[in-house]
Amino acid sequence: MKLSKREQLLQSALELFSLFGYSAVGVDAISERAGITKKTLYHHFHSKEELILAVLRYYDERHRNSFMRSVEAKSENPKERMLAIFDITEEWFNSSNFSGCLFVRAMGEYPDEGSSIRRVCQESKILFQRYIQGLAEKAGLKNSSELSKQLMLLIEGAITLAQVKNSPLCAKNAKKAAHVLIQNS
Amino acid sequence: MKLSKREQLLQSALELFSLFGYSAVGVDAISERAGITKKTLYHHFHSKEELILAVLRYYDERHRNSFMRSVEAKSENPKERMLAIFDITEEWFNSSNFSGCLFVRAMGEYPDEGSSIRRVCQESKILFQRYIQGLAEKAGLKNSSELSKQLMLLIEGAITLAQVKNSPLCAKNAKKAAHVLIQNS
DNA sequence: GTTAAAATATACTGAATTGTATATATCGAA
DNA sequence: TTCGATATATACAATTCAGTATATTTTAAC
Repeated sequence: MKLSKREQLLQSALELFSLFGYSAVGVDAISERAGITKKTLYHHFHSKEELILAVLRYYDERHRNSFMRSVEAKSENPKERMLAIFDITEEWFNSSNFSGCLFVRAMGEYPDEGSSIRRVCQESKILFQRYIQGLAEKAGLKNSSELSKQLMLLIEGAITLAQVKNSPLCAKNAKKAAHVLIQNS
Repeated sequence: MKLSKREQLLQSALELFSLFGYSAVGVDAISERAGITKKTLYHHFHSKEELILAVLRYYDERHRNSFMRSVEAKSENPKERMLAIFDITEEWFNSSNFSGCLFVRAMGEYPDEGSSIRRVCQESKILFQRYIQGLAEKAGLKNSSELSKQLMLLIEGAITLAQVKNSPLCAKNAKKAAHVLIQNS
């Protein structure tokens, strides 16, 4: 099935932003990569910022959903699923297109206090934390809120350090730490 | 004591990069803020990239040193110092000029594989991890290497989430998790 | 098949940005 | 005092980039 022009643009933009950063990539480069005229790009997205936002939303949905599906394919048990999160994280780190968290990178480039980019980024992190908390509740763990926030710390730290040190093994260490935290909760 | 021109430039650049990001800030803005001619700027730094590198090195030394001094002022005991790290981290989050990790943000904007920016960033993280590992060894903990890496995960995660969610309290959660990990090691 | 929307091709505007050029002034040290 | 390095003031060159303009063609629904 063929992608719509809009989706082709989103995908090309996603690839380029991921490779080079947001301000480093011009709209000309995006439209060229997509094989779509700049005029058409501006027909779908009224500004570069709007395009960036759309890319983040597009990526958020797809990535988080596929992530959760992968986790759920690993086990039926909620507690095991909590640990499986770190296995999937490691797979993500090992994928060729891993380049850190696209949301955090966007916020780093556009740190404006009330910016929409910040909101989208916050929203994505909140949704993921809720997912972990849901698993913790199903696992019958009492302080699910605190625990899920702590696991988030490990995951975010692993993302950063995997990017900086170029070492996907961070995920393994995070998993070990998570195991201890879960046992103690 | 008066700062050298070079240092004035570094400081102005640091403030602006921290507020707006790297590519969003032009050399004109930096020289203007420092009250120093652009020609003079280019006398001290041969390119913008060189300036960014110098800013990162300048910041790295000052920030990491002042951080460690603050930690050491909190306690004499190595194990207590390991926990004090998270208190100082929280103070950092609460400071008005906190805007995430400047190294990670730089790497996000200039993700080039072999770039000097990446090297400086890696170096800084490694030095900090060694500091934690040193404390863990002095505290007589056996698996100091693994533990220090796990504490790094918590710290980096806290930095990211404090920035994203605008909530310095992340540090408190990280400290609790750190406490559990230290106890279990 | 007609028609309106969507897409192309291509050129252009205006602003911003990195880095340089030139001519002049300040200032510390030999 | 003089000389060389550092700094200023200001203008300029060369690109790059976001976004627009115009005229033409394709597509898809009615």
